Amino acid sequence: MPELPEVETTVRGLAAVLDGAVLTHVEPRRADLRRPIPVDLRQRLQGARVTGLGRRAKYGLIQTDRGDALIFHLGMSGRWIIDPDIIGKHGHLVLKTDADRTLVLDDPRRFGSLDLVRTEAVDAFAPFAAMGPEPLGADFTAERLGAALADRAAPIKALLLDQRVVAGLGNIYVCEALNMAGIAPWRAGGSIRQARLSLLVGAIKDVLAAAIEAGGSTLRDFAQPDGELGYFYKQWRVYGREGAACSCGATIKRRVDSGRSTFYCAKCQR
DNA sequence: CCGACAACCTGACGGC
DNA sequence: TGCCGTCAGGTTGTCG
Repeated sequence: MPELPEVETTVRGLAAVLDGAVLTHVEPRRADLRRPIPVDLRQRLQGARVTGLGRRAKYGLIQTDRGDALIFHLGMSGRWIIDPDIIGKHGHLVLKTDADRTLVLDDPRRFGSLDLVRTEAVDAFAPFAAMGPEPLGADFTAERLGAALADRAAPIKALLLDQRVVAGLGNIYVCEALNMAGIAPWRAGGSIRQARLSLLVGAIKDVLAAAIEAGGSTLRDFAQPDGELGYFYKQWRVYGREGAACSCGATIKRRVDSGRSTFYCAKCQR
């Protein structure tokens, strides 16, 4: 589920419960997700105070007063549940706070990850080191995107999913942004002119901001005892809408590239 | 260097 | 009801 807006929404929801709290109980419930969970996780986090939360691309960061950052990735199926009635069989990390709140990282497919990094070494954390700009950041511009795409023959969709080009886009928002900008997903990245790239950059920022806003509207759900997150924002123009009508009247199509579905309107996107 | 593809997992859903 | 195939929002390593 989680792309950048879902991670941002999650981090905001976690902040409401965790920021400033002391972690009175830290309990990893298995040794690995996608890769091993740090063996000293409990030792380094239990008793620490959370000093802040953040996000980089699709990763969330929980900072502590001991100088550690717990970096989580939700993979395909991960989510944080607040104050659950029961901890399910896929609840892989349990945190409790001095305000008697419980947080559970639940991830059935276990494509997610947990890492513990010293705060000063976060930028050197391997997944971050080669990342491109944050799509919502001021330094993600048409000029910078154009430089990254210059002479690239690969399809624009594949390039936008490459975290080195821009960090945090996933399949849904790439499909949506390409539709908004009127660009066919299979166009060679280097063939797209600057004016069109400006539209694309604007579309990326707009769709992400709108999704975060929609997630924000369900933040109260995040904190409810049932713990269900406010994911599943489904105001998509093309994603998941194969066979439905585009706003132009044409039929939305689906194709598969490198094993992943692409949704598009052949009339609007060229 | 580049791009296609498999692998990592479980769960949900549709067809029979 | 149950079995089977298909699909899922991500990342990483391998191979050509």
